[in-house]
Amino acid sequence: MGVQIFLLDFSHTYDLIGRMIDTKQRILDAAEKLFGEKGYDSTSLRQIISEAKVNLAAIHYHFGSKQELLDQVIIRKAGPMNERRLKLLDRFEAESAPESAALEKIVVAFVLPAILVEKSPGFVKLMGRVHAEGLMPEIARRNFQPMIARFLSALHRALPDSSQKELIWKAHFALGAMSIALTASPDVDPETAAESPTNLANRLVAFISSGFRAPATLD
Amino acid sequence: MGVQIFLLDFSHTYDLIGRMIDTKQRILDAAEKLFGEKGYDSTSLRQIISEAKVNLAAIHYHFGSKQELLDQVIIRKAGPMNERRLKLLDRFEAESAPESAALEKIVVAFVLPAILVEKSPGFVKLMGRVHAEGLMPEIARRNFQPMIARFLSALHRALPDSSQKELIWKAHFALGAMSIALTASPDVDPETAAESPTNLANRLVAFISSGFRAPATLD
DNA sequence: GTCTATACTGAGATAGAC
DNA sequence: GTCTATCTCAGTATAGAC
Repeated sequence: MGVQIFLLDFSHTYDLIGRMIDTKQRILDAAEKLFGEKGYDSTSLRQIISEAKVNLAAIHYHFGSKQELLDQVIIRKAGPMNERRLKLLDRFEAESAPESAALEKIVVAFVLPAILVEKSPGFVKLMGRVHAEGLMPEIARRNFQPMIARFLSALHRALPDSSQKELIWKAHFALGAMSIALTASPDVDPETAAESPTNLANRLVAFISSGFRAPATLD
Repeated sequence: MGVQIFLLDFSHTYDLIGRMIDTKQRILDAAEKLFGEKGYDSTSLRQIISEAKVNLAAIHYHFGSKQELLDQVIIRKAGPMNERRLKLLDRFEAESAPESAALEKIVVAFVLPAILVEKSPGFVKLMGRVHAEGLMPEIARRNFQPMIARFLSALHRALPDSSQKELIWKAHFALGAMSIALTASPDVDPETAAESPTNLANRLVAFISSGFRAPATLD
C-alpha cells in the first residue's frame, strides 16, 4: 500500500502525496462545511468538489448520490455524539444506583452532547434542516433508534407513572424544542443570539424536565 | 371586464370561461397540495403546472419564482390561522378581565389554530419543512411578527416574574415542540400516528404550559 | 480500485411573439 | 395575460485512463 502511494507520486495524475487516498475525507469535510452553511439543496455538488478540489465523479464513486453523501456526513458526526449521550446516561445511572437517575440528569445527558457538537461548523443546524426536509427516515432508524430506545427506558424508570405513549410524545416535543434551539439564527431574533452553550443547555433542561413532569393532558 | 371574458370565450386561445382569470388560484391550489404532499424541493414547477393545467411561464408571470410561490401559499393560509389565534386570545383575555388570561388559555389560543389548519392538505407539515430549510426569515417577519408580539405581551402579563429574554426562549422551545408534533409522520413512529387533533392539542398544552412555569434555568 | 472527462436528463428561469 | 422556445445549471451515469 505504501509502495503504491510512492509509485503514484511520480505520475502526472497526482501532484501531491496523499491527495488520492484522502479524497473521501476531503469530500466529507467540504460537504459538512457547505451543507451547514447554506443548507442541503442550496449546496451543489459542483460547489463541494470545488471546495474539496476533487473531481465531480469522485463523489458518485465514493457515495453514489448526493443524498448518500449527506447521510455519511451526518453519521460521521452523529456516531460520537450519540456515544457521548449514552456514556453520560450510564454515568448518571451508575451514580444514582440503585435508584433511577433523576429526570433532569437524563435530559442533560440527551441535550448537552448535541449542543456541544454544534461547535463544529453547523452540524446541528444541518440536522435541524434535514429533519424538516423529511430526509431523516432511513438515517434516523439506523443511527438514532438504539440511542432513543435506551433513553426511553431510562425515562420510564424515572417516571414510572407515565405510559409509554405519553413518554414518546413528550420525547418528540423535547426533540422539537432542542432542535429549534440549535437552529435559532441570530437574524430572526437578536436577543437569542448571544447565549453560551451552557446557558442554552440550562434553559432547555429546565423547560423540558418540567414538561416531562406535567400530566399527560390537562382535560 | 365581463365583456372581455365574453369576447375571449370565442377566441381559440381560451377554451373555457374563466380559465384565464383564475390561473393564479389554480396555481396556488396545486402548489399547496403538492408542496404539502412531497415537500418543497421535491416538487417541480412542471408537476404544479400539470396539476393546475396552466402553462409553465404563467407561474413566473404571477409569482416571479418558485420561492415566491411558496411564500404566497403560506401567506394565504397563515393569515386566517393567525387571525384565529388572535381572536381566541382576545376572547380568553376578555373572559378573565381584569385578571390576565391563564397561561394554559394563552397556549391553547396559540396551538389550537395551528393544529386545526392541518386538516387542509399538509399545510403545517409544509410550515415545518420551510422553517428548517431556512426559508422563513422574510416571510416570518412580515406575517407572524405582529401575532408573536401580541402573544409575548400576554405571556408577560400571565408570568410577570419572567424576564423578556426568558419568555422569548421558552416561546422558541414551544414553537419547536409544536412544529415537531405537527410534522411527526406515521412511518417514523406508528404509535404517534393515530392521535386526534384534540388529544394532540391537550398533550401539547400540558407540556408547554408546564415548561413556561418552570424556572428559567435550574443551576 | 480510484479518479478524470464528458455526456445525459430534468430543473428553474427568461425573452419575445401573440 | 398567455404561450413557445430557449438558456443555464443542477444531479446523475458512463467510458476509459492509470
